[in-house]
Amino acid sequence: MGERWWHRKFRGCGYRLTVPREVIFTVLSKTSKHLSAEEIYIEVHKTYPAIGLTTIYRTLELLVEMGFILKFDFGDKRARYELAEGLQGKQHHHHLLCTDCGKIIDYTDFAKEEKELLGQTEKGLSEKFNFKITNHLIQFYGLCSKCQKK
Amino acid sequence: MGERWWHRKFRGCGYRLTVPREVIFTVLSKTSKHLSAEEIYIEVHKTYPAIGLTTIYRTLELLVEMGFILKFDFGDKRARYELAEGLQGKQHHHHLLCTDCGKIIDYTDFAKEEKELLGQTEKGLSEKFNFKITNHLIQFYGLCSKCQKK
DNA sequence: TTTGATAATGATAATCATTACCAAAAAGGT
DNA sequence: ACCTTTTTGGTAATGATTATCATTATCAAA
Ligand SMILES: [Mn+2]
Ligand SMILES: [Mn+2]
Ligand SMILES: [Zn+2]
Ligand SMILES: [Zn+2]
Repeated sequence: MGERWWHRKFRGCGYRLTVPREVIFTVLSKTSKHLSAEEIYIEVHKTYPAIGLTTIYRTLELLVEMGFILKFDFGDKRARYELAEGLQGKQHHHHLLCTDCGKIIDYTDFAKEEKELLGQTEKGLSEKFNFKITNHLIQFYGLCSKCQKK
Repeated sequence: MGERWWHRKFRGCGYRLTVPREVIFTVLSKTSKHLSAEEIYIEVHKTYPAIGLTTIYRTLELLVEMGFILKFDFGDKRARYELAEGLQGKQHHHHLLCTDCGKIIDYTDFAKEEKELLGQTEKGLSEKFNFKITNHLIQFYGLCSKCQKK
């Protein structure tokens, strides 16, 4: 696990490299799911039972701040996290959420058309409202194939 | 205040018409802000100090369910509500959120281009993932004009 | 290597928005 | 006015996230 690539950025920001940070980052790196703090805690706990939930929260906040991971709210009352774009070949994407079973689908396919419209819209909004846009959130809600049959 | 138009729908659903419901609905009808449950409580409390916060929550839930109001999460840890589209000339719109001061801007201007892309995207996603899309959430984050100067 | 200043951790308590409970009050048909 | 059913409002409970703070780990310097 001794990868150096992100250790450097870490040290560069004056942060110490610790076991919990290494472990939590690794968990996020190896899943394609959108894990909550507690789910990460449970996973981490299997191998490192000494690491506490508080540390999970603190580390997640740090990783978000450093741009390693993204924090999402999918409406289920808890924050969920996933690796940021650029890492592990992750691409910028949006989400499709099943309001029945909670399934989350990543999609990047329509990024082309979307990106164009987004650019246009952001430009228009920036001008009209003198607003400096830095980020956007796009989510579609509905029923997944399984839940449509119920 | 004796408007009958929404009273009818209310009764039609088997719900009783009560003072709290009338008052809370009226508050939402008369503001263009995106109020939280507590803010609504405070407003209501000025004229009807006997109405409790629990009733505010319950009534808001009911109004959402009946389609009179919409519930939003703007990332400030509390739900915010506004009159649904169609009522009081409200149009379907999205939001521009200042991450510094919390300012919320409604915009409907770019609805045309957006609507087109949304339709396309929703269609594509529906087909590709066999997902029945019923709703969407689009928000832009950034700095408002005032906060850019700080 | 040891040391020492400082950052990080983890157990616990505190927050705070939202819900659950339940006895009392209000609504509306008779 | 009466009766049945809803609705209400005070209070306690919930549950995710944060704050506290004594203890431990990190890492640059000696
Ligand atoms: Mn994702
Ligand atoms: Mn709005
Ligand atoms: Zn589903
Ligand atoms: Zn601002």
